[in-house]
Amino acid sequence: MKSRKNIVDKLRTSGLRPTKQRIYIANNLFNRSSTFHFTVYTLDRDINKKGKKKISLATIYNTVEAFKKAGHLREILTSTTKSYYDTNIKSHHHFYDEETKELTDIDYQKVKVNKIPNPPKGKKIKNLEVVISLQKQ
Amino acid sequence: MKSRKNIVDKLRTSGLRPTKQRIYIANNLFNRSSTFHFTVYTLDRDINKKGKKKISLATIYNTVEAFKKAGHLREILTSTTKSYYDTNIKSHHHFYDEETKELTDIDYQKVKVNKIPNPPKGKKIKNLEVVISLQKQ
DNA sequence: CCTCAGTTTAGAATAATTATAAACTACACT
DNA sequence: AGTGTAGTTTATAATTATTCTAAACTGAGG
Repeated sequence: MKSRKNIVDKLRTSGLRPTKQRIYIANNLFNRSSTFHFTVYTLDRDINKKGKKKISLATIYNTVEAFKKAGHLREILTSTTKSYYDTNIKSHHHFYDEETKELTDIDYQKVKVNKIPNPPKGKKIKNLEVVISLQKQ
Repeated sequence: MKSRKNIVDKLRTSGLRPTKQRIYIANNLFNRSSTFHFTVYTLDRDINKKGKKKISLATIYNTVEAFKKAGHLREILTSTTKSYYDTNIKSHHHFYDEETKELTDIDYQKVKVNKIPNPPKGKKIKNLEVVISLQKQ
């Protein structure tokens, strides 16, 4: 369980002013026992559920984008039309269930890529991600 | 160069009625010397360029979806909000240039994945795709 | 406690896709 | 060849996800 101070420091050291909204969202995202996946839709639903203080949708978009830029979130590759994010920023891989559209983390050690090509001139590799698509047996 | 008959057969054997529009689009997509990537936007631009017969956007969406279901196209994983398709349906991998948002094929032999996890119960692996994201050096 | 750049907000705008329902057409059956 | 019909196309509306705008608000330094 991270203290409020931890969260505020995390924001500050990323050059993000620790506003009420950012602290609340960061708390929701990063104060969990395990990493998880979300979309802006699910995050909004979660944060603005009945009886809770309202954070505008635009702010949720802004904040997710800011956290992504700061490296606290990673955007996941999918073939859907909406953006999925992952609070697990360590290099890892995913199962994508085409039936349920669910993403599950795959342990990094359970996949081994032992040969990769050189990047094109002037470019460097930022990330390598393996996505294993699943279908009903 | 595939003949019109080839294209018509390809459609028929996939259970797709060979309409004028489908033949025209199939010709545009599959009658090429190399496989390529496209979005509905680029395909529409290409097909409906000035002086050409018009095929409605809805039909382009329908047709791409039908070709995808029939296994003639593959949807590519990205972190963008629009769908990218690939006429190369053999298992292969991609570079994704985050700067230019360009996708490039990676030769299948240039990537070796030599350890993959078992799929969850009741599911089987449909596809494995490696995406290598690039950034400026 | 004032100032102001950075942030939030509601709502409008845009972009990508899907739905609707009327018109059209390929093709099976005569 | 002519006809009925299910499958297809089309323009347009609707929906969904995201980005933009510009006015109001606020955290942090002086």
